[in-house]
Amino acid sequence: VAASSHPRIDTPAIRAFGAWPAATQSGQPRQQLLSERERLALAAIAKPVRLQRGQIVYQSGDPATSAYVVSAGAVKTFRAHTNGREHITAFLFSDDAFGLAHGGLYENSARTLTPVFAYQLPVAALTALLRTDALLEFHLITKLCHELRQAQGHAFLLTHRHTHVRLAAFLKMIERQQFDADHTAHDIYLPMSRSDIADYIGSSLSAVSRAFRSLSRRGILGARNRRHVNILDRPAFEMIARSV
Amino acid sequence: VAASSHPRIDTPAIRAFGAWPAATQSGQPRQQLLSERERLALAAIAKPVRLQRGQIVYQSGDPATSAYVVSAGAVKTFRAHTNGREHITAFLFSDDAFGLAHGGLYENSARTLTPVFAYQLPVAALTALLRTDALLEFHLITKLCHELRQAQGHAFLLTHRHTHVRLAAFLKMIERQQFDADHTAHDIYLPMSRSDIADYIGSSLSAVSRAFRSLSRRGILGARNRRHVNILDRPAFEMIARSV
DNA sequence: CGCTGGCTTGATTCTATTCAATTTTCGTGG
DNA sequence: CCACGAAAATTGAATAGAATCAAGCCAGCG
Repeated sequence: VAASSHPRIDTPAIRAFGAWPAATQSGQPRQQLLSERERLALAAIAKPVRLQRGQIVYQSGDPATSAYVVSAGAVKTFRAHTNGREHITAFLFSDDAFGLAHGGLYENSARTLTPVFAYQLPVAALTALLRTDALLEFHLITKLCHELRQAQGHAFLLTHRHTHVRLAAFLKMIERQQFDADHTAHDIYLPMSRSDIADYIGSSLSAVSRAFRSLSRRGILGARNRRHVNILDRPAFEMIARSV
Repeated sequence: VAASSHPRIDTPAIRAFGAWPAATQSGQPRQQLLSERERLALAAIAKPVRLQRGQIVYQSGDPATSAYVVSAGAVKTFRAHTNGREHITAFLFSDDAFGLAHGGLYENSARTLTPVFAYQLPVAALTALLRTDALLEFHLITKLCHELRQAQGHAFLLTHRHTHVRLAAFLKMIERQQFDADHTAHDIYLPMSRSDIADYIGSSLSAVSRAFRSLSRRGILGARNRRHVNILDRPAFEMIARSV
C-alpha cells in the first residue's frame, strides 16, 4: 500500500496492463495510468462514497448518472437470467472502473461484496472533462482495452467443458489481480461466495463445490478456510488452468 | 449503402450504439461516430488493404503494429484452445474495429471470412493522432464501450446450457448487426461456417447442426440455403433467444 | 448454545460430447 | 457443362459430465 510509485493520496486511481508498450515504463505489470494532475482533475468532479457490504450500487436499466472507480473493496456486476439465476459479468477491485451504460441506461447491476470505498463520477462532468483532456482520455482507452481483454478472457474461460478447469482459470485470474495489488500476500482471498463463483464461471453451485473438493483432494489446492485458499501444487495447477 | 447521413467516401468509418444518449442524435441505432474531419484525419494515416477470403490478417503473439477498421466484408478473431480447437472471440463487419493488443502483442488471431476491404492504422501514427485529438478519442471510447458490451453479451450467451438457446441468441446478434447495416434485407446471411458458429457459441459442430435442425423442424427457422436463414416464427424465436 | 444461511454431498436425469459413418455442397479441371 | 474429389455438414449410437433435486453439514453469529 505504501511503496507505490505514486504516494497514496485521496484521488481516483486506475490501473491496467497497457495495450501497447508503455512509453513511460515497459514490462511493468498493471501500472497506475493516471498522473497526479489527472487524478486531481478527476477528484475535482468525483464524490467519494462509502458503501457497506452487500449494498446495491445501481440496478440494470436505471438511468446511468455516474461511473465509479473502486478505491478499496470488491464489487460484482451482474445481470439476471430469465430462469432467475444471476450471471456475473465481472468482479471489480481497487483501481478498477465500472458503470458501463448503453443508451444512457446501466447495462448491468452492481453490488458490493465487501465494504467499499469508491469515487462516483457524474457522467455529465466526466464527459465534459474528457472532451478537453486528450491524455486522460488516452489512459481511459488503455483501461477500456484492458477490460475488453478481461471480458474476452471471461468468455474464453466459459467455453471449457470441465468445471475444475474453469475454476482453476478463475482462481488464476483472482490471484493475478491480488498479486498486482499486493506482492507480499501469498494466499488467495475470495471475497465472493461459492454461489458468486458459480455464477461467474457458469456452473452450478454444486459443481463448484465439487471442483474445489476435487482440487484439494488431489493436493493441488489448500484452504485456510473457505475464503482463503492457496496453491499447493503449482505445476499441476498451471497445467489445469492453462487448459484455458 | 447510398442514403447514409454521411456520403459514402473512401475513409474509415466506425459505428456503435452510444453508451450515453448521443448529444447529436438520440434513439438512433448504431450511428456513425466519426465526423468528416475525423475520418479524413484517420484516412491520412490509414493504408487501404484488400484481403481475399480466408486470409490470416495477423497471428496471436505477433507484434501489434496496426489496428484495423473493416469497410466491407467479414472477419473473425480467435485464439486456440490447448485441445486444438479454436475459440472465436468476435465476428467483425463493416465499420467495426479490431486489432486488440496486450503489451504490444496481438491478443487474438484474425482471419477473413469473405473478401475484405479494410483500413490498416499503424499504432504509432494512431496513438500520436489520438494524443492530439480529444474528440476522436471520445468517439473511440464510445466504440470500445460498445465492443465491451458485445464481449459481455458473448460471455452471457455462453452460460446457457442448451445449444439451441445459444444458437438463437447468436442469430439474433447477427440479425441485429445486419439490420443496422441494411434495413431492407430480411433474411439473415451467415458468412461463417457451422464450425465457426460452434467455436463462437462454445458447442460442438454436431450440436450446432442439431440445433439448426431442431429450430427448423419446429417451424421457427427457414433456410434458403445453409448461409441464408430467416425467422419464420418470430414470437417463438424471441422466446428462445430471450432466454438470453 | 442454538439458529440461520452458506456450503457440501448423494442419487438421478438429461443433454451435449465424442466417435464414426454418410450425405451434401462446392470448387476445379476435364 | 458435367464429373470428380475434398471439405463441410448431417446424422446415429454410446458415453460422460453436469444440472437438478433433496438431504444433511458446518461456520459464524446472536
